Amino acid sequence: MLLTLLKPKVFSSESEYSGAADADSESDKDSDQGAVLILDDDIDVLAANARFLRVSGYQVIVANNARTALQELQESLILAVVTDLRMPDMDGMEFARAARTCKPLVPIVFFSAYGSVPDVVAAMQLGAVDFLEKPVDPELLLQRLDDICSVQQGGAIQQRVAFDAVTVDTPFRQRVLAYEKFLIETSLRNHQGKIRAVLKELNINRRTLNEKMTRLGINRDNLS
Amino acid sequence: MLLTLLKPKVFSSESEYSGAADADSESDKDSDQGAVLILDDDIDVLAANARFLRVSGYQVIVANNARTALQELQESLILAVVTDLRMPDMDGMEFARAARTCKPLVPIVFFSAYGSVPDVVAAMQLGAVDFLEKPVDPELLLQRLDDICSVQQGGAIQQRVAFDAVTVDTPFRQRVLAYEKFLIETSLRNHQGKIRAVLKELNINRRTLNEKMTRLGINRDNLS
DNA sequence: CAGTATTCGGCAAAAACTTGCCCATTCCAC
DNA sequence: GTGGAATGGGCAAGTTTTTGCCGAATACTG
Repeated sequence: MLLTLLKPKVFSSESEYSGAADADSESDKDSDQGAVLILDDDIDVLAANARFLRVSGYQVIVANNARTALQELQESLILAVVTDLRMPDMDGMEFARAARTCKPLVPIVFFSAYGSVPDVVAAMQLGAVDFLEKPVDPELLLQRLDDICSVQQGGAIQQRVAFDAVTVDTPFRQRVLAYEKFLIETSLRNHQGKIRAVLKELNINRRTLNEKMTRLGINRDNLS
Repeated sequence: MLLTLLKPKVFSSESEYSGAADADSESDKDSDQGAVLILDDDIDVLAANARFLRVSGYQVIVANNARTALQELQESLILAVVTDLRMPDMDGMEFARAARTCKPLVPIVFFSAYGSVPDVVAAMQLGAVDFLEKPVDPELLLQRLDDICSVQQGGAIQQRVAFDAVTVDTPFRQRVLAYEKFLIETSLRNHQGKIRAVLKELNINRRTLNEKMTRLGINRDNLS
């Protein structure tokens, strides 16, 4: 099984946890595995990049303005977002902020012709995974996307996760619960509050999810 | 193993700290509250920045090479690290990588005169919290440090946590366990493998910690 | 080297969590 | 409306985890 092979050893011991039952595996980049969303106000660049990535095997969704992009982000399964920084109306940074609220974990790659250090810092602090200089070298972009996607498949190490967590003086248990809450809420958001989908994604018993949501005070409606 | 004399007492619990009526009272940022570690190969700049931060109320530890800095990081309670990027021998990036292995969460601020976009990206991907351009505006540095420290004390804010985690197709349970493992290992590292300190920091029952370590395959010795 | 502090782990009771069964609601498409 | 899918939650049995008690092993100190 592909995924099983790629999955990193989280547990060094041979306890029962490592022997989890993972089910399906599908092909790599394409099919219903999700698409890459490219956002650029320059339609020519947009088209060129999209074409290149498609040829390279990615399913690509394009948008030439932030609003459309946000909509796609909500509606489609997006593996990663590639966006220009400078854009009229809503720029890349604003877009990323908005994107974060509905998909806190989606990898965002910025590119810009005039990226200054503060720009890059700001973008990265917002959770960007990468920042490329324009004109974008298609090969480089492809490589970075491959990296991102392989990480998601589980090749992965050191993933950065942002969630409400207390830093100091918080008991272990509480931190773990905060993480659980974060995981569930994230999954809920990613699936528009569909319990069914969360169940599948997290591979968790329905009854258990229910209990946890009650205990953790998660309401599938009031999710930004 | 190392100079135990220099080791400051680490209070994992704020309440207990303030509860003790010891006369050793000093202002907020200094005393046992931890120090800021500045690393720069240019001794003049180093001294100037250190002086400024000290005047501003920080306890400052300086180092003009990575090796010394790493040692300080192990021995002293460091709230944040400020480091130059370009340095002979071991540069800021290498230093940060090394620092991450023993203190995965310590905030690192880079500064550099020639920071290019890829440099900044690399630094941020390594978990830097900020990247300033040289010459460093002392006021700006101070402000950023204040931000960092206030976040740490402030409790529940979007903290970025890096840990081994898989993104897709990993069951809920396994993710949570991975997080638990991460928490424990981090705490262990932060306290040089002292179970006692971990117990206190995580506010967890000794027996429970023991069980978890066994179950999760955590060995308090082989922690890089 | 004696004495104390620290850590480990067996055991078993207690507590907490998980999950299947079953039924009530709610939502949705016809 | 009607039927089926989706969701919520009570109950209780089944599991897992937590934790106190205790004694052993190891580390550290004077």
